[in-house]
Amino acid sequence: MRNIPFEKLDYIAMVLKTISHPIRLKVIEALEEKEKMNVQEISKFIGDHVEQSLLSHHLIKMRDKGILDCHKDGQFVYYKLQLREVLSLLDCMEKCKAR
Amino acid sequence: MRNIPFEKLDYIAMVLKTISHPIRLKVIEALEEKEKMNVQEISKFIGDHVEQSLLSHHLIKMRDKGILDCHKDGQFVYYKLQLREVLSLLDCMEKCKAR
DNA sequence: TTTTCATATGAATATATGTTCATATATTTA
DNA sequence: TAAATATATGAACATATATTCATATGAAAA
Repeated sequence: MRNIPFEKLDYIAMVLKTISHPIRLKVIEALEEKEKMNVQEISKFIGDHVEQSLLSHHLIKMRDKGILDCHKDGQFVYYKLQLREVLSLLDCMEKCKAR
Repeated sequence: MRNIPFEKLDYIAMVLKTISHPIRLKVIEALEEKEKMNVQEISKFIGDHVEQSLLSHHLIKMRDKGILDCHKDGQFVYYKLQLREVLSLLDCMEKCKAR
């Protein structure tokens, strides 16, 4: 019996909601590969078919929600995973038989 | 290196999105406790402060997305977990230190 | 010191989502 | 057969989200 307190349920729901988008999941995959990546590297990783500003919006949302962290280095902005627990979510779901 | 195919990313995103709501997470908790529960039992479990039709909408959405399954027995409708993998998602997130 | 590059911002829009309400349907009980 | 119970449905609404576009900012290079 878990009985997860409501506050924690809210937090879990927020995290799940924040990452539940294919582009964002791909970003997480990218940052598992390589600890820090700048936006262009991420863009290249996910396949370069994603509009510059769209990727930016996604990254910033994930950063605002504490999933990612970033710092500027010269002209580049490097992102990294902040909430590394999301990787185990991927583990779970990857194994998932359904579909 | 995972390199999860795009189709699977879409599916994972869909599942995460479908459960990323505190009420829905609570429903999942309920159905871990007891394999089959009718709507009233679920309602009681999650605390009875949730509008009848609101809970119904949530249940049906989760059923439509393959997270839950249900069957009618007389006047009651019993729901159960269909995609049991969501429990391991809860495992992951419950341990999560952040917040 | 102008141009180019990397990234962010913000408005506009379309679409999706959560919630409430009133009502429908099916089943059981009186 | 009428009333009560369990659940679903669907419209209406408010809010959130994803996407695109045009533009801004700041750093580097020419």
